[in-house]
Amino acid sequence: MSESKRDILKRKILGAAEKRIETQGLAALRARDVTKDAGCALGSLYNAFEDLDLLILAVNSRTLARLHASLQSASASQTSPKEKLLALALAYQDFGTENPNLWAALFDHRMQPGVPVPQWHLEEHVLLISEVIGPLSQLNPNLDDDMLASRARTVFSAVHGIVKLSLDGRFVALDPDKVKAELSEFVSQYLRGNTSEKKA
Amino acid sequence: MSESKRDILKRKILGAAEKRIETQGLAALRARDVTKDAGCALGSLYNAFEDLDLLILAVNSRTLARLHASLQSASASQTSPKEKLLALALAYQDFGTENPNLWAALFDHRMQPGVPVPQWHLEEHVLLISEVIGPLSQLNPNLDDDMLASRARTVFSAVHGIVKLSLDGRFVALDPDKVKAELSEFVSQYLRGNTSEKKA
DNA sequence: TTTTTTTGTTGAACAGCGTTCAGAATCGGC
DNA sequence: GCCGATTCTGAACGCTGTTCAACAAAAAAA
Repeated sequence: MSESKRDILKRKILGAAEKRIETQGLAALRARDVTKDAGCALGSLYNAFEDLDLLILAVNSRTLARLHASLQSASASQTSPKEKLLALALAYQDFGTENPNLWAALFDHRMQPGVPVPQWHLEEHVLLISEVIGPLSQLNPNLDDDMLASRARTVFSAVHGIVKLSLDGRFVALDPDKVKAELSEFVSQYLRGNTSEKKA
Repeated sequence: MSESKRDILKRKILGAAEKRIETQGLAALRARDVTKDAGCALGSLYNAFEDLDLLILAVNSRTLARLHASLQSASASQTSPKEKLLALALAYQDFGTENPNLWAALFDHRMQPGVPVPQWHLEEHVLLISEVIGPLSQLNPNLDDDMLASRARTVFSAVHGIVKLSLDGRFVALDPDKVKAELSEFVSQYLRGNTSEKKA
């Protein structure tokens, strides 16, 4: 049993696409390059995947799983909720810095016009946010689930923006260590204002 | 004198491209559509602009000017630095919500591989951040210029991330009013932790 | 004005892209 | 070993941004 030939080819194509995106970036991904790397014909790609978009989604799915694992690990290494949130932010930046092209593909990819992102993939994105919910609910026990979800999305988005714009080099490319320091300071400042405690 | 025929055509092409991006989005922009709308031949586009990328940059340049004006107006309408920063964030979200395609084009566009974004256009982006620096320096008189610039970039990026991910609908599309409320609350929380004041 | 030179415009042609599909090759059950 | 079903293959299609030789218009020179 183990693995059908069909699945083997699918994995080879997936691996080739992942390597291409990792090394050259999503924008440089070509169906012909991927199938050449995978050692199969051009048409076989469309046998294994519906189209290029779905192949990219499969790569992004793998990246999201790795990213999620990194975040879980970072969060688990801390005890207090504030430390967890700070560790999550830094782990997010670490992952983006060390996997710039794969990470960028998560957010740069767009489906063909009119085609929605499949539900299962949206849910994989939402999983990331769920990591934020735990520590955040400890800090804000009064918030109901809806508010908590919104808040988590907002906090995640803010950290994401800081990492994304710095990695895109939109406003002059930045030394990752400086970004890390800024991110640290920013999250700390936010957390200082987040709860009613007034620790100096 | 007024305007040479060459410049008139350039403006017609620019206007056509802007309308296309505004209505259909950057990804749907086609050289043939633009020149048809502008009433000229395909090749004329490359007479007026170096290539499609430079045409898009020209559109983005106009969008940035409008966005910058909106931010300036929002900031000027407030007196205290914290109010200014809050107004800037909300104005940023307003602009993105009311010009989704043009605003998205500012950050979704990528140059051809190997070609850097021209300096003059990078500086137009940096101008946006300068709006944040004023109020921020009032809140943190102790920060030197470098730190201040970094901090402003960070704050801007955080707000940008919140607006961008909500408009992209990455994690379930959101009611703009809810985003606005979340953004408001988030910025307020950050500002509460930003200075040494401890107002309840 | 007439001639010459320069400049601007045009759209057919080109290379590269994602995607399709008829035919060849392969597989699985008998 | 046979045969229907499945998979694989790569030439071909339609669309893309970009180029460029031919043409037209304007400017300069006569």
